[in-house]
Amino acid sequence: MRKSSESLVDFGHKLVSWYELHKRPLPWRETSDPYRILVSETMLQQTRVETVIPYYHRFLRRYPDIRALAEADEADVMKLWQGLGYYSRARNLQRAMQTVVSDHGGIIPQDTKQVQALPGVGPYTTGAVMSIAYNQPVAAVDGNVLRVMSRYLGIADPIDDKHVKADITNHVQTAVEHSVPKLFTQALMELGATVCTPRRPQCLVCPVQDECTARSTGQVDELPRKRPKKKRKQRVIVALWVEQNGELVVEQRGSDGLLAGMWQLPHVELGVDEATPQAMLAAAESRLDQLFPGNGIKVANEVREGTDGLLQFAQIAEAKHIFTHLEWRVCVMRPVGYHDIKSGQGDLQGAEFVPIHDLQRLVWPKVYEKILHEILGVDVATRDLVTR
DNA sequence: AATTCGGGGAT
DNA sequence: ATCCCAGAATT
Repeated sequence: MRKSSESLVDFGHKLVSWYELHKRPLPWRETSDPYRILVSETMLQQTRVETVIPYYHRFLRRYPDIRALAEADEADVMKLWQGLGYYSRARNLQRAMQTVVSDHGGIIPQDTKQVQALPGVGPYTTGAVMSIAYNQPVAAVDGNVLRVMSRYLGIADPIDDKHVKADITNHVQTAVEHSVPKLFTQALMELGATVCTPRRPQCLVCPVQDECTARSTGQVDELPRKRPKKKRKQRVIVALWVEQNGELVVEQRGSDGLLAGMWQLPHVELGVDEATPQAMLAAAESRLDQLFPGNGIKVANEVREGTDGLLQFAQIAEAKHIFTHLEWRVCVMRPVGYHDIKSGQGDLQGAEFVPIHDLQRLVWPKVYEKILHEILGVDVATRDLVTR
């Protein structure tokens, strides 16, 4: 369904009038600082407002301006991002601010192409920064906007489709050009967040209900349409708990991919169908033997073996963790009766003993937050020690 | 175009 | 369980 340019102008005016009466008081609406706008938009990518708010305050208290973030230690930035997810956002945001300092005189550029060239800044965030921070007419199309516009325009094709997104972007661009960009962009998203919601939209209080195509054709509950998504893979993580003299063996993940650079227990990853109890014990023993090759653990007097000749382990914790495209069942195994594992140790393959009291200095995925809290009673989300 | 990146809240 | 959130980068 097409809408004329004139009707889109009217659409914008109605949204802005509604917005000024009904907008929620949000922290990033109290500032016009482009840096703060960019921080909020980065945190808000695929993340709910309520989740972001405490992170937003902590982050800006620590890094109140561009230069502070640009000059910060990356591990400190990551620690402040811990728990928020999509961690490449944090690294990209810091790199972006370093670029702003080195290439743009310490000021976030007002040029659309220069903004979108910053790492971690895509089409949506570009539109958001240009319109909200600089009041420039650049369309910002996020999930809210796709939903609102697919209903308003009556678009039945899946919003995942590139052409649909381009079509919607064109309509939004026309509207923002004839409105007050900083208000229109937020108004459109606010409508999606509070009125034109995914389920049970509040059409009766919608400021554009009379012009909404889906409303007139009774399709509100069927739009937007999306392509079906494939189901998650399941993995079993057999993780090792090796604690000695108040220290724990931990390791850092690689610099690419899932949970890049974060810390974890040494482990073996198994497919869910191959994770039989015997296979899990064998995996644990194998990984332990890699960390402490040959000498150590198997010949120690205190080690007990099961009747099958395999090393005995006790499962001391289990946690399920669901990612968007992956599901982990993490089983933490402690070798039974080991003795003096640190002496005669060989190559730990990058793993290391870290004092329990220092664990909270490291950056941990949520699932290990849960595990460490369960086993040790420490809260590694912050730098405060809880109980023991 | 499809996949990979976290985590949580609502239903 | 399923959806989806103020998406971007990679393949």
